Amino acid sequence: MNERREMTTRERILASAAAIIGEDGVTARLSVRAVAERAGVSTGSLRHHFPTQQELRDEVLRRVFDWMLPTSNIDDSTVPARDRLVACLRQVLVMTGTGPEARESMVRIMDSFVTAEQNESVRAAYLAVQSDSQRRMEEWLQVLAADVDLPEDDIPRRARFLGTVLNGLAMERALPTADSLAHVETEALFVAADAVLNPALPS
Amino acid sequence: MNERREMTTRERILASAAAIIGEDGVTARLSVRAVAERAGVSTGSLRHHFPTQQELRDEVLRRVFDWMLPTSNIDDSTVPARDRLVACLRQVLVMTGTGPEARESMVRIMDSFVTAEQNESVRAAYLAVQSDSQRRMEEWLQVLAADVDLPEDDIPRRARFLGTVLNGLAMERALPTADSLAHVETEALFVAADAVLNPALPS
DNA sequence: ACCTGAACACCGTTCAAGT
DNA sequence: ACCTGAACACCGTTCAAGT
Repeated sequence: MNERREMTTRERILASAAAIIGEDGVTARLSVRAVAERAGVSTGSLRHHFPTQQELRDEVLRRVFDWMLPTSNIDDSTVPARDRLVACLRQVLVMTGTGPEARESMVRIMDSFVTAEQNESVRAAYLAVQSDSQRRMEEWLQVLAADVDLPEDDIPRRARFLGTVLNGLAMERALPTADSLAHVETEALFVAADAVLNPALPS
Repeated sequence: MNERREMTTRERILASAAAIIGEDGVTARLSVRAVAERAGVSTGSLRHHFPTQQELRDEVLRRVFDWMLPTSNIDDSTVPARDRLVACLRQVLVMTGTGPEARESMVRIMDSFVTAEQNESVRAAYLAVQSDSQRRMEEWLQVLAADVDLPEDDIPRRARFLGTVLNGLAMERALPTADSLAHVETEALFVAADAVLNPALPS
């Protein structure tokens, strides 16, 4: 709505792209001509603001993620445990960014820990990060255990699993994506949260 | 090699498509005209055998995967469903290898899909691989649904989640590791399998 | 600097026409 | 049934030209 007045051309283009996604759903094609026509600008002008179509997609995606940013409070027992956990996990993912930023994050991780010579110091560096995030997730589960009645001694295993899921999602943020990444990611986080918060999960 | 003689048109088309992938790598574009020209047939003839380009890509990919992955016995109902699923997931992981081999796999994926210029063809190539493995996992869950009573319409979501977990595990194979990666990995696979095979998993 | 719109080189699909 | 090739409706990108 009101994509034409009192906005810069750039914003009008972004608003139109977002509107198309909003209407046609996540499978929207987001073609140059469709976006340009809707924004009331020429294809050339669109290209001037977004040199490639990918850059337009990245920016739209970045805003969508920013828009659904969480204010996570693990202690707030007025919201369901799974929602609190998902919010916390999402905040971890915020650090990896989206689009080009996510790819840079991943390349940096690769350079530091995979391509680099596998000596004791890089190993130690990675394990420090790893065990820190592991500890943090265990703390979250500990807090939630009050509401959900988790078996205490299974918390490390469940936290470890969450770490694996987050690694998978970070990787998928760097890889090429169907435009439905935000949706897919949210679903994965909820499936993981439900799995991990299920008291009856077999061991 | 010998794509022109003693083969049906259909096989010649598939061979040409496979040859293009073999030469240009998985990011090859596989356009109608390129495949048709190489196979020595018209675009119309190609369409006659493969009504859509997607069907051609799917068939080529299916053969490639079948060739490099023996199917484990998902049908063997004498073993528990979760064990069968874990066995299948493990077979996917076999492809990424371990140790230096796993690091090379990951670097190759990064080069092809993350570091590479993000254009339509690398995106399409990744999505083709992605959707093929997605389809494969949906098939597994479909088979297991007979024993575990899964809600049919939730299978895609669950399969997608398994994909994310496998991505996370593949990444962890490349990263430095604490001690028994095998142990941690097995636990993650079972948690994922139990989550996904739980009929009561909230949606 | 910002914008236009034609032009270019692609793409997948359709279809009347041949054998 | 199998095959041809032109035609159609797209796509993303480039660029000389305007303001």
